Amino acid sequence: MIAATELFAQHGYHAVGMRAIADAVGIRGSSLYHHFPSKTELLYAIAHDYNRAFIEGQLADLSPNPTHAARVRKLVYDHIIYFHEHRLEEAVGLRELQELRTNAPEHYTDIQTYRRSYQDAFERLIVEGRANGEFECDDPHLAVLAVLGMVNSVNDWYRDRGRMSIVEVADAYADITVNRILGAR
Amino acid sequence: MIAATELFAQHGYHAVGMRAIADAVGIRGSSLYHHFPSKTELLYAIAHDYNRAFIEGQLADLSPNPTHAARVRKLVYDHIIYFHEHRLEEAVGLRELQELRTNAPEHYTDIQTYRRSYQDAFERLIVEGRANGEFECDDPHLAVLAVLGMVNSVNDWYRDRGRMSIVEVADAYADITVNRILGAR
DNA sequence: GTCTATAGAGGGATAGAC
DNA sequence: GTCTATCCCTCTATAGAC
Repeated sequence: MIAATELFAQHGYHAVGMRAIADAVGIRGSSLYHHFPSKTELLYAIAHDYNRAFIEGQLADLSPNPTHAARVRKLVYDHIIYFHEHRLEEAVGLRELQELRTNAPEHYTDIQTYRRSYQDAFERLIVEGRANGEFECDDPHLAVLAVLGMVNSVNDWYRDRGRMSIVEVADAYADITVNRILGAR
Repeated sequence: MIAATELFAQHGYHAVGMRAIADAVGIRGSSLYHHFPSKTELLYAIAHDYNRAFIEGQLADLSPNPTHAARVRKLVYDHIIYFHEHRLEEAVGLRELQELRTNAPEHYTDIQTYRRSYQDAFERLIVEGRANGEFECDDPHLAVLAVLGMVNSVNDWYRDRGRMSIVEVADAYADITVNRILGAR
């Protein structure tokens, strides 16, 4: 499954055949069907496991962080670090969702439910922080979408040999989110 | 080429065969090779034309806008509107770049040059605006990446039947960019 | 500019032996 | 759990007639 993730991430789902995946693990193509009933189910296994692990991690107890600003900061920071560490799974789990939508709608909605629960939790945090006066922000729903678009795009441009470390990027984006977009006082 | 754009956008480059494209225009698969030497070149034609048109439009004379804040605002606003109006081309021109990178590196760098020139022009605008005291922003380079990630993601979630019109979204995002992320005074 | 016909490779998936 | 063998289909691309 790790081999398939790498190949899908690099070349795209449709560009990679079952034989190529099998070659990467040193078995024959037909042997793969002992582990996964179809290529679509293999994709689903990758996308599901990844999204589940990420979102359950992110939605774990945030209460150790005293303020809503600290909670949002941690969410954004961890989000960027996790996405970086799991670049390949993320590339597959996000980019190939359209494939599941077409060929396995029930699996698609399953994964969308995870992602939606994350977005909703994030939005509640902003709504509450605004209510208690921590944030100053016109539209929490739009703010969440703006922040998620921003953090999700890091993997598209970040390179390990660049000017900043991923930790510096995560810190800076957490700053922008809390102090700028959410207008923390 | 319009038919191919639609199909690529909907199903992905590799999921669409030359026969499917030909069917959509009412000819035979082989006849397509009279217009394009290969499937890769067809993809390149779509991606190139789209990126060129978008970026040349965006980099056109911004001087009618008196301040740097007004120029950035117009850039973000027009970006979102254009992306929305050309959703399909954008989905192909952005998502299938990896395909060109693998199978036609010279075409890939060609398109990256366009995109890079846009990003650089955007960054210069922020650097100048910061120098003349309009903006207050720690890291212009990171700010551009944050803004582009934010605006590029609108097509992923925006739906015509949603709460806001695309014009309202473009306005709100231009606000967030100029007043929040760039800290316009 | 479109057609028919076809080459040559590779796609996903199954049957049944070991 | 992996193998060989194989089915049937689709893929990109070319040749050459009209």
